[in-house]
Amino acid sequence: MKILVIEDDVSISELICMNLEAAGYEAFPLFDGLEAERSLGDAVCHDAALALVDVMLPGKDGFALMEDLRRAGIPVIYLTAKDDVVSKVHGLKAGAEDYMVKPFEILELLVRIEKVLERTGRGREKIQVRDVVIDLKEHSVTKAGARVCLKPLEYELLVMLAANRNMAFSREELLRRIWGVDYMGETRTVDVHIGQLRKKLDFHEVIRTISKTGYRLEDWGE
Amino acid sequence: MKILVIEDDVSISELICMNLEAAGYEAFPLFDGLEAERSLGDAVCHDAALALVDVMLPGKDGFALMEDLRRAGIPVIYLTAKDDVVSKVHGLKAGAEDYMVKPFEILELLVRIEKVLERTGRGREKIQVRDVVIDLKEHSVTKAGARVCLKPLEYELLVMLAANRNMAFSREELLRRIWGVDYMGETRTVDVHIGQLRKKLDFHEVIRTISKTGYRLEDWGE
DNA sequence: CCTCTATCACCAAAATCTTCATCCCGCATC
DNA sequence: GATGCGGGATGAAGATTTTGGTGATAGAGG
Repeated sequence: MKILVIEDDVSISELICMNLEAAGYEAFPLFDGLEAERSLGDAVCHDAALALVDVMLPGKDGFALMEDLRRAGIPVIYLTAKDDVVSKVHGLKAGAEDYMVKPFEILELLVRIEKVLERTGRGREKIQVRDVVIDLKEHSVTKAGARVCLKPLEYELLVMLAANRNMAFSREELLRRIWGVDYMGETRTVDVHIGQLRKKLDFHEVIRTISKTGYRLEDWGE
Repeated sequence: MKILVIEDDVSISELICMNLEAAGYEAFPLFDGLEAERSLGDAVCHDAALALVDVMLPGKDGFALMEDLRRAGIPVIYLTAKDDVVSKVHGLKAGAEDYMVKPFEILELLVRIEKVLERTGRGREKIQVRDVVIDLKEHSVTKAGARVCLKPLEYELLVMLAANRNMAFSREELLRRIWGVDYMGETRTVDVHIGQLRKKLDFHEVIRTISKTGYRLEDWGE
């Protein structure tokens, strides 16, 4: 899964690329508009799944690049320091999929990337953990080939944990990211759904509880 | 990991820089707004991970600098003597990541810095001491590649000591920072958990006892 | 109105924490 | 060199907190 990072600021570019790679993508940095324009013809760039584009670019600015990217069929997320509505509207009107204002949270960027990839049908279609396969397109889960019936929240929870395997989540974090930022309820609710997941998928060992903290889906001993 | 310190009061600036460096960051002091504005163009400043900015600055005030810092993609923590709500709201609205009122405790500043770096994806996600690796995202600890199972308090304690290596902590300090400010209990309790850490990680030599005082995690001879 | 889902309350079970008693070490004194 | 002392280390038991499982209830959606 290739992602173009069209950003002239080397340190920001590196920061993004590093994080993209950590998240399992292949990052492809380009540092100015003209270079990007030329590279889009190459096979290496042409099959990119997404482009992160700085609006302020030397050579050819981000908005001008839109045309080329559209022709290549690559969806765009703009990165910019301008948070004024004018740029935002301009960008989205021009066909960008999303818009992020610097300095941004990397996790938020990753989430938005996932969303865009999903929306444009380029997302990872399947996530596998042990003998469990999550098909994001079909919205279905199978264990050892057999269909497992998960309720909506259970499914969300599983995807969240499986997409960030080995990463620890606090109950609050899970509530915030699955239930919504302003959810006001017991954190113990998470326990119940974790319990369901463990039972349905036989993940008693796979989803590890971190006492006083939260949960983590482990995938070492595969 | 570079941190800009934009603060006109030389003694405060030095105090902060000294502590940042002791904590393993590279501190970069700047003493007025215009100097900061100019320097942001330089490569040295441009790849900073964070900026600590005094609101009251000669040349160009902290709020005005926000725009430049944002363009550079550098997150900001404001330092200020004003604790009035107006400034605080103004600052956070302008996009600051956090806000500290002088006089502040250095340790608190360090904690907040860690948080911001973490949040914006610039944080070190791993801390290494000898053959022990602490992965903050995974909330896991490995020694020579093998997983070590730590209880919550042990983990907290280890992170605290490892993040501030070579720094001595009194038992009271540790109780306050890990157990909570209002903890009422024996200071000897700390001993027990230190003991567990030493045993589990074979840190008998690494975590040194400072008689009549407390403990320190040493890591000189690496 | 019925069905399915999410949430919460409750208790048992597990894990974790604190305290205490004891042991050990280094040091100063005799 | 023996003895007493201040501090620190260690092990274990009891206290406390946290988690897991289940069923009742509320609420959404058809």
